[in-house]
Amino acid sequence: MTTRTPDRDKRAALLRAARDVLVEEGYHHAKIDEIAARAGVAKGTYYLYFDDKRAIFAELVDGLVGRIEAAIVRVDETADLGAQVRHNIRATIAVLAEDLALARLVLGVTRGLDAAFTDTITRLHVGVITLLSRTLADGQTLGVVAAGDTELLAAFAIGALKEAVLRSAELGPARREQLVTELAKFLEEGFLRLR
Amino acid sequence: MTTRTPDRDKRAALLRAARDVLVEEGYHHAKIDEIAARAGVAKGTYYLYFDDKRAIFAELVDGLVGRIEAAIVRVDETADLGAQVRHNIRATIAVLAEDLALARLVLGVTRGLDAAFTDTITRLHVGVITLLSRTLADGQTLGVVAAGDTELLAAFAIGALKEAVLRSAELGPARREQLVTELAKFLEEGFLRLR
Amino acid sequence: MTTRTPDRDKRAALLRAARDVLVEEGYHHAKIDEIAARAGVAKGTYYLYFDDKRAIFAELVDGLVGRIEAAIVRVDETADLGAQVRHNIRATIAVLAEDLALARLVLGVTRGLDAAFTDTITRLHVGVITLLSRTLADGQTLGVVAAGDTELLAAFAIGALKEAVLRSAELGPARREQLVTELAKFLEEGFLRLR
Amino acid sequence: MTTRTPDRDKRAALLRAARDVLVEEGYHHAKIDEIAARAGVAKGTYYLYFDDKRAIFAELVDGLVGRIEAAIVRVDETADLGAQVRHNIRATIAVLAEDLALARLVLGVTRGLDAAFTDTITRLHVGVITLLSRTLADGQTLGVVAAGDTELLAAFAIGALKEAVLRSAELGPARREQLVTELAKFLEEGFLRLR
DNA sequence: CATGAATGAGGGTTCATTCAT
DNA sequence: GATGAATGAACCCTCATTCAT
Repeated sequence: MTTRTPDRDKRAALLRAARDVLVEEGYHHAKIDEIAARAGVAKGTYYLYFDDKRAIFAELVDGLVGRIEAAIVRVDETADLGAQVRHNIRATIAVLAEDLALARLVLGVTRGLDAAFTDTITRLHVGVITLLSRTLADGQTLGVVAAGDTELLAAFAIGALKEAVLRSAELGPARREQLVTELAKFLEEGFLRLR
Repeated sequence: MTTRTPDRDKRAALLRAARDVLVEEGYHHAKIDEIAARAGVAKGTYYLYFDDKRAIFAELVDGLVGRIEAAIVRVDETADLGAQVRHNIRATIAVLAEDLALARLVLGVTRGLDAAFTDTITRLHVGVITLLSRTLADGQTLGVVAAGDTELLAAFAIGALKEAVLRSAELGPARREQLVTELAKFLEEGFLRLR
Repeated sequence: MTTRTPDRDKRAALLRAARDVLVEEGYHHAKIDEIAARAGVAKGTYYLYFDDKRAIFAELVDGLVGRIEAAIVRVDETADLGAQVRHNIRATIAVLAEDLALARLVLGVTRGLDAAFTDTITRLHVGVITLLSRTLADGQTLGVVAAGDTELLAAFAIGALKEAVLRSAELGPARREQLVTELAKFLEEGFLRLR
Repeated sequence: MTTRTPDRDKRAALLRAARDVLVEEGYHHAKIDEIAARAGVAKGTYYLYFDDKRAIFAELVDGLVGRIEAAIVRVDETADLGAQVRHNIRATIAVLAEDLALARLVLGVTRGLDAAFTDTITRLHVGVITLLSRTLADGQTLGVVAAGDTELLAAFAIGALKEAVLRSAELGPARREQLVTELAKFLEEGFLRLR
């Protein structure tokens, strides 16, 4: 090799540092200077690995989404559906729990504070909701999902999960399993017993 | 005695202008200059009515919360509980629908983009969740709420509502009623039918 | 008056400071900070009076061009033509001599160093050459200008004047009059005596 | 013994690339990165052949000057003087026409935009003017140049030529010959006919 | 009360230059 | 010699806040 090797480590270090700074300060108060410093590189080095400030945030978001996508299974209608639902909830929560602070950052950013992110984040949400919405439509055909507007149902499910994670002080195994159980139960039977 | 003092008008004009600018630009791109200009006052005048940039945003949030609080009824256990639940959902959605853009702004801002708001917004959420959580605990005593962690259940309910509103393209009367109906049904029986 | 008066003086001070800094440092090394400091105002104040860095330079150029335009007379064919030519040369040189350093800055900038200025400066040159070119064409009709490509002749005349000014160590009255005399003579009879 | 060393090739490639980039972007927007890339070498390699950014520009200027110097003949007073003058004008223009874009870049840069070049360029101009000025003084002794300040006359001649080349859209053979003819005529008899 | 000119800290981004490999 | 990753000084511009009038 004739030159210093391209440093995959540095990229990773920057991502890690960015996660920390972003979580601690929020996007607008996060300074490239600070990210670089924590990654142990000079400010200019940041720009060797990322085009601009927004890019590293987008990558963190994409990473989280990708990990969730990788973790959930496509529903197999011939197998135990309840188990699969619980598995997907569990898997999603597990991914979020891996880095709760980042999860909160990503889940908590929607439209409103910065037009720059509306795109990234909206795409994320629309994607997830659309995906789930279709799955629910399939479920209705199979008779395992109640009648109703699937987009709305998808929003209910996602919103319930998001808010629960967002409000969790921590997501250790016990808490996680509780969340899985209660959410699964909630999706199956609600919690109001008015009759 | 004079009629309405000019003050109240200017304050109101600033709030209205702020709402517009905030909705259009997001908090970080909203400029005091722009808010003042749209309110028809000088920039310095803003600071006669609000301490700083954050203050007007906080007031918008508080206003929304207050309107929701005013709209919902304390549950009367001797009356029709289902009707009251549906009423409260309906009333909440009605308030949010009054200014959907502002509602989305407020609902969509959680932690993450700006530490400055974490406080305001967190207080809001904690307040709502705590309130609902207590109500649910009461409900459990009355036997109208299923067993379970009431904070979690409260988060589920709030999250479902929030996400649904956040994703609604519009909230005309029809859509609103559909949301009320489906959410009420969802809270009562979930939507998964796995057995 | 209810507010601090808009400060025409500050604008003038900035222009003066910019002239100095530009002359001393050249456009690319001129710092807004420095211009503001010399004008005795804060950096931000600069942007109250000028849109960006380039704007103040453009204004200096425009000012010089305007002063030249104001100084030269439209040729009156019924009067003494030689006197008018000498007057226009003299007037132009007088304007340039008023601020020789600025004149050099402006005359010395053509294309090449910064695309941002190509426009401003090219427009200036094209304007002057076109104007002179037309005057020369009129002159040919009157029989006071030799046959030939008028654009080329205009470029010769302008170039001769520019280069002479650009190379002048100083332009005191004596030197100025010498320049006028010699240039007028040059335009009338050249300087090569080959026959 | 090897053939041309690789060095010479790289140096030449860098010079060629620099010319292109400089002409296209102007000095301040020309990036070493771009020059190196177009030359097909690494950025660091640039610094093996040139001390800094300015150096390659200086070399381009020197090259142009050298080619002009090589092209013009020392005046031989015993031969046809008019022919020699026309030859020198023709030869100079031919060199400039070889690379009109570079010629414009060099001719168009004087003082003003960047102090860094004032030296290089001033030296160039002073050199040329001094040389021509002496030649003109000789010419006065021989009686072939009119009386007058030779430095001024030299500036007139150089300026006329410079401006004409600077404004030429192209310098094909026909245009070139026209320029030679008209400039020679201009130097011999001016163009104003006021009597 | 009202104004809006003035302030200046703050930060994203660029790019010439260096130097370990 | 050649490379290109790393550096960090430099600088323009924004905008919340202040305060003299």
